[in-house]
Amino acid sequence: MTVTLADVAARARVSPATVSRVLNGNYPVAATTRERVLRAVDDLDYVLNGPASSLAAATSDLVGILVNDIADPFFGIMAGAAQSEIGVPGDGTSRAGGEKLAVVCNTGGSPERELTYLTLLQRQRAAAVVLTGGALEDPGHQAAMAAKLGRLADAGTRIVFCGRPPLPENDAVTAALTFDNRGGGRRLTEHLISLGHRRIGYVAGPLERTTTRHRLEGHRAAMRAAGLAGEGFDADDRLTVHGPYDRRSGYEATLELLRREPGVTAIVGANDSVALGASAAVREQGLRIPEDISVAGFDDLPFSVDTVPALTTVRLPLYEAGARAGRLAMGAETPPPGGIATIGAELMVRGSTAPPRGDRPR
Amino acid sequence: MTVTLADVAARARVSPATVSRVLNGNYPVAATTRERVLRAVDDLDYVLNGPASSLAAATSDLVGILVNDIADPFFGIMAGAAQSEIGVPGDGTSRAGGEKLAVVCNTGGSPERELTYLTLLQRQRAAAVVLTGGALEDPGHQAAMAAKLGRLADAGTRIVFCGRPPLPENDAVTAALTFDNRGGGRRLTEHLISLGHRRIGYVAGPLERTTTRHRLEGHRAAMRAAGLAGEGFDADDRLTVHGPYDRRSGYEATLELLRREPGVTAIVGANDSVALGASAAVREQGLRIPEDISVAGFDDLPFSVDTVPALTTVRLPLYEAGARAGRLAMGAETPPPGGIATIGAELMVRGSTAPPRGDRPR
DNA sequence: CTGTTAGCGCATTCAT
DNA sequence: ATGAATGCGCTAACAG
Repeated sequence: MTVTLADVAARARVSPATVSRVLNGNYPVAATTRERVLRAVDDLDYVLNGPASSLAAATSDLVGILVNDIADPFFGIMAGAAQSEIGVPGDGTSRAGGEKLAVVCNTGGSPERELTYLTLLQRQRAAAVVLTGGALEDPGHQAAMAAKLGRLADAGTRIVFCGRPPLPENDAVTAALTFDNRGGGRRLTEHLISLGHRRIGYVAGPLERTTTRHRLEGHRAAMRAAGLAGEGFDADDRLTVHGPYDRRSGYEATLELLRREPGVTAIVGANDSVALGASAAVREQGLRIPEDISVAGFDDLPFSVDTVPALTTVRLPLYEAGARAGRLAMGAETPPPGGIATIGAELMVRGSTAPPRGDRPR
Repeated sequence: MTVTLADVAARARVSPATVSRVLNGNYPVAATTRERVLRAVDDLDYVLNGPASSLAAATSDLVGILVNDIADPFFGIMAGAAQSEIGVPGDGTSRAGGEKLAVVCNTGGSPERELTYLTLLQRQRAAAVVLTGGALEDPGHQAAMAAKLGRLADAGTRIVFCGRPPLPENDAVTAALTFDNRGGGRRLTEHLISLGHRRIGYVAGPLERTTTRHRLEGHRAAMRAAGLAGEGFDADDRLTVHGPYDRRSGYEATLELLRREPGVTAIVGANDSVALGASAAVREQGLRIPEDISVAGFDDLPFSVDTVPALTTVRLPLYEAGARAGRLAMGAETPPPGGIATIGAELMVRGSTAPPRGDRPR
């Protein structure tokens, strides 16, 4: 029923071994024989049996890309970039083997699903795995991840982080590309402070995520440096609300912040989507942006330049980072020294931030 | 080195077959034996060899989800929904087999990559394939797709369309969920006409895509019904500009439309991102929305409610459609009669559309 | 309910 | 440069 390599061999009047060598192209074969084999492949519409091939070779051409939220362009941009470096040179023909199948897996931010996906990829003997975005800081989960990644690495799977800080003492990871979330967060808040803002609300991401913590730490460092943060934890906490990285969280948290402290003159969102929701809430309260309240985000997603007013934010080179992660996963680029590279974050000042009321230059 | 099923069998003092039965759970096994086997699995950190298993069983647990642009939430939402129905019940343990690996593949809208991905999935003996979003209308590509899908179906792969019209006379497709793009486009333009608009610019998607054509046909049908379209092709064409489904296209096309016909009072974007770019261009020309120009989009992506003013658009139930496609791919839902279901599109009237200047009720 | 047997389709020695 | 033979790790009959 289904055509096998042996069928191709018979039609090309060569041995199965020769067909295999032609398809994998990693062995000298006479040009004329190769032609004959390829014609037989086309004639028979033969498609290599991946499982059989992987079993025999003990490796597969699958590369997994894990993302926390596939509906968020933050991840989509990185995953797309990585995939374009990894997969499918794409002449559509692809009779031969050798192409990698780059494939994205959506964990939804759930640690269990993250581990499960890794197990599934391990089961497939994946050639490489790229983990994007922040990690959960729960010690139990971190230990489980380290163990799982170690086993993957032992089995020959290359492991690359993209936008995720390296695991402590884990040499399983081929390379870790990490964003300067702390520095970006600090510069953003410094910008607001330099405009004259003193009471700044912060809509943070979910608890126990590295991204959340680092961005918040940057914010607080700037506040503290300006003498604007209380000594205790409480003082900081009063103007901080945590929630998911989506517009709704920004919307609701902003209403809450405005209730807690009607005197806030600026709201910082953990990312651009949060900032968008925050903007909606601000306006719904009859306040203008930036005249009454400044709003800022993080990531500089494509839509941010088109909001009204355009959103002040911190730009992360998501596409470049994803592409580099893809090349690292392919072994097409040598890892940075120590396996770790920090990717810079650039402050983008736009129309959504301005000096607070009564504080403007005249 | 690597632990195999035989190792587990030895440790649990049963036969390999029994271990296999425990892991696949599709055969009666004594509870006590099962316990013993599972303990051995845990003790040894055993992970099933996917390729070997797939080879022996002649099926794999891979499900592919093809998207045109992974950075676009339109696809991210559908893919995420499908994935959540398909994969990873996710207790993190997953010692057993049986879980499907739902995996998304980004074609970037390229027909070659679409075919290549299908070949790669065919090579993996994928259990199912979900194709999302509009299709290319090029006859050559359509024929190639029909042939490829036919071969996949023959090999037992279930095929589901989500947001894509069915192929003519192709019974390879298990089910086709298609959006009412034409109806949505028509109702949107009817809304503008009812407000009093007469000169309406249209920023369409890329040529030769079903989605582009259907939405545009809806628009033109409404125009024609109101006696607002010229007889020839030219008249329609003058106020239509084609481009990719992104903000930049919306921005540039709008500048072009404004140049061609300064008297336009409304701009319709092929999707929300295009409409966002169009809004930016309108504002940059010193025009207000909706007082001077109305703007409308399509899809109702999450950000659309937060734009200023909120975007009038057409809502597509992307999550629900994706989830249903996922269930169909799993065989967990019976296909609609004839294998085809049309999913409704709902007009969402918001602040970005209003009567044209000098035409408002007073 | 459990063990035994025989491939699944291919890559890779080793010959030639 | 090509062919023949072996086994990758597992599932699916078939017995018992």
